[in-house]
Amino acid sequence: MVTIKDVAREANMSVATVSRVLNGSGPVSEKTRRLIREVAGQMRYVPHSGARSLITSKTETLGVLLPDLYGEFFSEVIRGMDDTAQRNGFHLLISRAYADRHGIETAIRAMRGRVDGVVVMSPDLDAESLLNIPSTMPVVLLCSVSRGNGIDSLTIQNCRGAREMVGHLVSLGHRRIAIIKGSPRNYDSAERLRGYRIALRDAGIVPDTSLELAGNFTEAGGYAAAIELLAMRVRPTAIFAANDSMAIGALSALRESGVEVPEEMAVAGFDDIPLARYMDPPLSSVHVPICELGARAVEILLEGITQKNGHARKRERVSTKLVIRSSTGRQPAERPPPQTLNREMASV
Amino acid sequence: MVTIKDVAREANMSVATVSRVLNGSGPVSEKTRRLIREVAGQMRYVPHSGARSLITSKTETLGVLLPDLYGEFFSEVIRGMDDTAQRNGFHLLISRAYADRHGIETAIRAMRGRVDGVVVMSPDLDAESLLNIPSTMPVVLLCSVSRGNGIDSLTIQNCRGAREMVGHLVSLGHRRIAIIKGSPRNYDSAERLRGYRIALRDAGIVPDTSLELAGNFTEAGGYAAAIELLAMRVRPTAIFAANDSMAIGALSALRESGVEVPEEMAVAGFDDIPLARYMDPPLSSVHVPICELGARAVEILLEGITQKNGHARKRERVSTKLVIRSSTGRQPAERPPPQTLNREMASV
DNA sequence: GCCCTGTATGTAAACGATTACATATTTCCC
DNA sequence: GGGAAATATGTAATCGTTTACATACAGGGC
Repeated sequence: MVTIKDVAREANMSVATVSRVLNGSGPVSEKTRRLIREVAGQMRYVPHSGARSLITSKTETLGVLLPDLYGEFFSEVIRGMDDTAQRNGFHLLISRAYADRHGIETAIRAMRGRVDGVVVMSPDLDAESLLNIPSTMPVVLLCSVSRGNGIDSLTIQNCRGAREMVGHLVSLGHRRIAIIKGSPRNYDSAERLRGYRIALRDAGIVPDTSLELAGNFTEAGGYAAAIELLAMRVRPTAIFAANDSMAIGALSALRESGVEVPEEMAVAGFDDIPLARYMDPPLSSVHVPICELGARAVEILLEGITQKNGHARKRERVSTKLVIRSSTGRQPAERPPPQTLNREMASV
Repeated sequence: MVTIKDVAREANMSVATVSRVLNGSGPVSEKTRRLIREVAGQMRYVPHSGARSLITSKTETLGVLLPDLYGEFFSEVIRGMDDTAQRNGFHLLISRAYADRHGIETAIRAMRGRVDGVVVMSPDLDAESLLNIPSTMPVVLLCSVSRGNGIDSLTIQNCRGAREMVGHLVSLGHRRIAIIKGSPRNYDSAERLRGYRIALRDAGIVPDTSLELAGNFTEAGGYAAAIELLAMRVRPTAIFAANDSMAIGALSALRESGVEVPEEMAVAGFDDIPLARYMDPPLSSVHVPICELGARAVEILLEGITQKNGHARKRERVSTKLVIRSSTGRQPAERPPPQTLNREMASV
């Protein structure tokens, strides 16, 4: 590999001058500039970023720690992150890690010296466990919060979103509204449940804990919960699932039992995954702007990196949007024109 | 930040000894070993990977260059890569880049000194343009090949997959089979078209270029192409779309025109995206093992990195699998049990 | 007691860049 | 023309590691 020394020797200049030309720092005569550019180009010299970051102590790379995510969420959040990172001249070092305390700490250690900061997504973590994240570098928590130490965090407006959706069900006349909860110990899950309860309270509906069913964010979980609901003496008239996967599972169960949706039972989800609009009937959901979530996380992290001095601890939320389709009630059939059915699925 | 020097000073030892303890290299007395371990732990010392890789000239990081992919493909291919990379102690540096010559070269340059090798996915590139990728480090081409220089490549068995699917249509009695082609200048697209033609030739069907419609891998493209097919004097009886998105677009067009699928028109896609089984009717497709694609790409790259000496140039394909559902003909209704409808969509 | 061998440790030179400081050269004003 | 100021270039320290080589000390065979 050709180094800056090789270029210097070839051009009969010192490494300092070569460095100055290549970085546009310091004064260099026009003649030398041209010469060195020429030689460097000829020799196909490419600066060694590792060496550079050792001395500048900037890697221009951001670490991203993600749990084992599937599908759309993963790709969209990374898209948002990468866009923002690239626009600021940063790279992304991505690592999937077990979302437990040890996994995260190990992963962060492994990143020391390779990144300038990390976005950590650990939805299944207790706020407790995050207290001691080694704060040797800027960290932004995604979809969870940490109390105590001043770690920035960015979350979804889970509570508000859930509240709006349940409020919508109420406005349609529903009084017995069940919820299929998400994974226990999950931040998003807890917040969505909270929103559900607030909405009921707002409507003056007395809470009925038998309508709060356990779930785990999977279709199978939604299916099982729906079966359970159908077996109740007095069935609810609406189901709010804490995410779309469970709502889809519930829809399967209802269809198999011959229950009409939304006539006999309204169903709503959360996330607005692409599949939602393809369900039969199309699923009402709470839209989460995933791409923006990633983008904003990186923005916050970059702020933390550049203004490392006075940087007030941040806690932000990205806002959600209600998407009402037919699974919650009579709606003008949303029949998307094919041009916008879904974004291009590249190549394969 | 605490460095190895700090640890050495604190433990009253030389940096060399500290390094030996931490890396388990060279002989160290049991007493010193314990002492240094203790001190390092106490001081929360974490080695600086950047500095280490400067001297060892190993970064233990792999670059991944991807075009602007959406959804499942993106996440699955990265999952496969990350699994394999982690199992071998490597990290992933991911970058989305314009898939043109300049974009790729720039991105690869930017990675010099940060990675030990790169996986480049550039389906829309001419083989031509890839000839001059700076071979300063090991490269594996994903979903495209380069002739001439010895760059490893891993592709999908596009041709065989297409041939099998079209063969299946033939076996159902179809003789007028249309194809909606993928993006022009795309490798996968070209190979799938080739498979289609071979299958027709195998069946002794005279080719009819009016049945080869332009497409671009989008739903809108599939929709438009289907409209065109419906307007033909003699309609085909089956449509093979070069990917599922276009097949889905075509299904919309057919439904709007009141054409029965599969009775009046059979439809098949390629890729087997998760949506495929949710279509009405469920879409027959050619399954692509995306995760394995990523995993194998990393394996090949790692081989290229470790055995940099005698390393025969590799050209591999991952094999596809025919998935027949009802869009191509009477099938026992595939009604997946809810447990396996779809993989868990984590959290959000 | 001497030499040899082996074990334990230290010293210092890399790796490939950036940059403060020093030095050489030019410009230009009076 | 002399010196200050500005411009152009070079020297060498530095970042945080690893590692070849040197050194010190112990034990063992004679």
